[in-house]
Amino acid sequence: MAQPQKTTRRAVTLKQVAAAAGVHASTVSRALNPATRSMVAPAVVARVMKAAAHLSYRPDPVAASLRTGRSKLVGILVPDIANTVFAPILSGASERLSAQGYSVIVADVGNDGDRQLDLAAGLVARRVDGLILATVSRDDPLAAFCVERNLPAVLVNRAETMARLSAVVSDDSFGMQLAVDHLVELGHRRIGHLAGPAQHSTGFLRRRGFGHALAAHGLDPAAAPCEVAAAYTREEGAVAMRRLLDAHPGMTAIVAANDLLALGAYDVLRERGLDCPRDLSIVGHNDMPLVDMVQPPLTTVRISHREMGRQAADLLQQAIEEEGISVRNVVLPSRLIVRGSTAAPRKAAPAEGAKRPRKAR
Amino acid sequence: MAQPQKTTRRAVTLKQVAAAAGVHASTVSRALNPATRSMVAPAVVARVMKAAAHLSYRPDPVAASLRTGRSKLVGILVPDIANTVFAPILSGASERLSAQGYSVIVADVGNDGDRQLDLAAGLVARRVDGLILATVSRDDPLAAFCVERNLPAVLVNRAETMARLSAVVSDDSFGMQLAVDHLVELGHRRIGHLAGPAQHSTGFLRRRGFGHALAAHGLDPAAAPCEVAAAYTREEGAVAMRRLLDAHPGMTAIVAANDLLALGAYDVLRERGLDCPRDLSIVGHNDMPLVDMVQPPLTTVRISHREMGRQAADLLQQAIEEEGISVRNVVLPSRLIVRGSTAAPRKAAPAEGAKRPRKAR
DNA sequence: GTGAAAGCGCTAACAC
DNA sequence: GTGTTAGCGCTTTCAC
Repeated sequence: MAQPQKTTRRAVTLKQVAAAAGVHASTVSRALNPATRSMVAPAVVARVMKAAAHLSYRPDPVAASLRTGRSKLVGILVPDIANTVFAPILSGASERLSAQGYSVIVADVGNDGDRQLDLAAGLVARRVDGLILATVSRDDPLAAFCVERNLPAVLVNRAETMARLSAVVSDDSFGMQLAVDHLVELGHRRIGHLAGPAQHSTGFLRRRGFGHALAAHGLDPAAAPCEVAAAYTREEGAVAMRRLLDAHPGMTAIVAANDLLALGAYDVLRERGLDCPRDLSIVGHNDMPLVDMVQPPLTTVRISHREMGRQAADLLQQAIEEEGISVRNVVLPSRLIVRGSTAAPRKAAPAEGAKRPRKAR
Repeated sequence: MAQPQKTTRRAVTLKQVAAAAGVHASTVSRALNPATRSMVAPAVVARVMKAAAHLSYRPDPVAASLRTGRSKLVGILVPDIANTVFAPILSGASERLSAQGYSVIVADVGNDGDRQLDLAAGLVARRVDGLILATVSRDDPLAAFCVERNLPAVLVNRAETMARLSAVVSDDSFGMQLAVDHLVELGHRRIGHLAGPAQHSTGFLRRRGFGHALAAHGLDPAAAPCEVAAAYTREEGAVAMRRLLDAHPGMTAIVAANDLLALGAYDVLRERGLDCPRDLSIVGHNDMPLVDMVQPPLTTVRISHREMGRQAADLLQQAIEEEGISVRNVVLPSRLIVRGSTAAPRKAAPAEGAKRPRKAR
């Protein structure tokens, strides 16, 4: 067995660089920090830099953190890393953050509020400079936690109702409008909604947006078929879809609050021998990877999650580095991607939607 | 501008707990650390614990880290967080690690070797206790980096050729055997391989496994159609697939080195008006989410990436906590999931390349 | 079994 | 401009 030789720890300290450059440690610290460099004579700066490079000195962020209280560390809380929605958010955020010298601690915190709070507290103990939250419900203890301790934080993907923190979200209402406009244009009148959980802003706002969009076409939102899925999963989507179909056999189209729910709806259609889009048109939301390959290819509202992550990172950086930044809300536009899951309703559509379906665009 | 009121930092220190309990700070430290608790009189321990709980004391990991050199921090390097293969690995690993009190820093490091090394060095500066590497090529500088500084590290998903570090991988060879057995059993003889990049162990070993599997059925590996994709992407899969199809019109089935490549193959089939599985059977590898929903549903070799992550985490924890652990290799079994992309070859299969080549591009 | 003291590597008042 | 000094909050010898 190998010698239990301890991990070789980094050895070069400020002091050693100081000795090599013939100055005091504090001078080295000043010379190496861009913000304080101007306090030091240019000649000395040069000498110090050379010595540091020569010894391949690397500053110790832990020691610096202990001293300053800052850490160049940012925490990102997601409910589920493996969910294809959060991965690009993470990716976009960490791309930006690491370009700015921040490291990212990812916490896969699930949906349990206490656990979330716990992990957040852990990150704070680690002295993260700020938090990006992809987890919050419309009224979230985690948001309150950050507000209370005045910890820089920005919400991404989901917002909370009272806007105490900056957030980057997509335009849920607009997205639903795109979806409904598309279906109405195809000739649909009996349009149902497979809604997301109401405690998330996305579920809530998309449902409301759906109603508004219907009303804009003179359709009655109150009468529209709607079932709420218990979670944003294919399985729960299927469960809600069965209810929806049982209660409203006359529907010719549905708008799902996200792609996973739409795929759950696919499962139910298959299980009942129904054909999409012949018997029922379906619109999703998110444009996750691979939904262009399912059968039929899913018509959906595209959101750039990676861009959301990037913007959230930028907002957070500002919140960290500039004091007293005000709350800001960034709303990203979405757009409709028309594929094969939507078509004109079958001719045989009786009474209700008498209008002749137009040829799709 | 708002009052530049600083973030409320945690206030309760060891000293304060000590004062509250009427003992010295060092005693509190000993009482609170399970490893040293036995040095303190039980009564005192109780008193200290009570005081700590009462003040809701939280130890400062940064200070502890500075003092001890350890951090309860683990770095995970992935080439692409958004890739559906790595997300579950991450998820499984962080599940285990956080259960053991470790926090996870995820670095999305891309494929650039220098950048990888740089970020790894940054993590080491942050005093991570160990690294999980999902990035390595078969001969990787990153692996060398860890070995050199004797930094606990385990490889996941991909292994390096000289096994200097522990690794958790799936049984690539066995997986290919499952795929080939299945196709041969269906009656295929002219089976091609859409290979992954040879610098990754997966690409290399699956290709070799493919050859062995062929040989086991009396087929000549050297004569088998094979094209290597430049990367594990749908696009590169398509590129390689076009070459494969052009060069070997007589094939009746292909085994792809992973699902993304298989989906690229789907794209090419569609573009050429070919039908899967009627004209060509396709087998993937990984069983990514949603490949059961594409058309046709993909027959593939299932790997539990989440489990890989979990086991890598366990191995790493051992490497960190027990000195002189030897290199260990965990090979996870895979299994074939038969879906709709494989079927018996068409009866009419004529000699070599007699089949009418369809419109090539 | 407990207290005293030193110090991890750095930064920021404060001197000069 | 640069050196001196004093910690950040913790752990760990070393005394007793």
